[in-house]
Amino acid sequence: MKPINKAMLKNVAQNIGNTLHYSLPIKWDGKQSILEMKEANYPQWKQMEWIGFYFQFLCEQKLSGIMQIPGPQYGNVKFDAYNIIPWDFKAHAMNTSSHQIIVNDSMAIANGIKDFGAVGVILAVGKVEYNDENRTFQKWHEELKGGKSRYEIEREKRGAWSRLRKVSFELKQISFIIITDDVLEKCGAFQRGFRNSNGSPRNEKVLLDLEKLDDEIIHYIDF
DNA sequence: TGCTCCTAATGTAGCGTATA
DNA sequence: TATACGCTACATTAGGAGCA
Repeated sequence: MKPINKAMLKNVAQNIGNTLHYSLPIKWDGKQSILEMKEANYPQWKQMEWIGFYFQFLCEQKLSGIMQIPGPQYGNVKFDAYNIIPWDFKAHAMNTSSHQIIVNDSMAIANGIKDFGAVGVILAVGKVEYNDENRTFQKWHEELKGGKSRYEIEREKRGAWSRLRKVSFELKQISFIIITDDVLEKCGAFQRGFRNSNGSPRNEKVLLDLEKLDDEIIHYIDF
């Protein structure tokens, strides 16, 4: 396994952090963000979890000069970016009961650690607003997409419930988390042996518990 | 001891794109 | 077209604390 140079990693994180600090918007409006992704022909603009994809979209725009985008690929799993180590961009709502975040496929992370000594997560944490009880935001998004998707039509046939959409996100902090073998031991795994929405089994993913992390957060910036 | 309530942990689902 | 995976929330379950 390749040894990691923590000081160098910290430098990289600070560099990325400075770029994001001065270029990222703090208030993300759902409609505006989705329109922005659509206009840029970003393929994920139709996704209901727009916050995660919008953060990725912004990082790809702002960090293309200082990171290699996308990062290395292991099998079908691709890291979002690379600079010394592979990095993944994540967005997490702070106003939820859970302090756990689901990262990439376990095998891909283990391979990344083996090849580069560690893998990193750039985590945007913020306050989310859900006040879409009337589903106006959902209806707007559905119209923009050109009507109901096949998946949604099938869901209605099954009588399954539809998730509440998030309408806005207020960025509060960005943390830089380093995952090594020790972290994998400390944290659990997610979706071990579970199934996809189509019934096929899912590969195991790494689950990070923010409350168990300390030394692993090498840098953070507040907004 | 048994019940209730609260919190944390775990398991499942929703919804989409990419790719073979 | 089927399958795999990315993104995450939320329902359910388990376990601990407090009280009668």
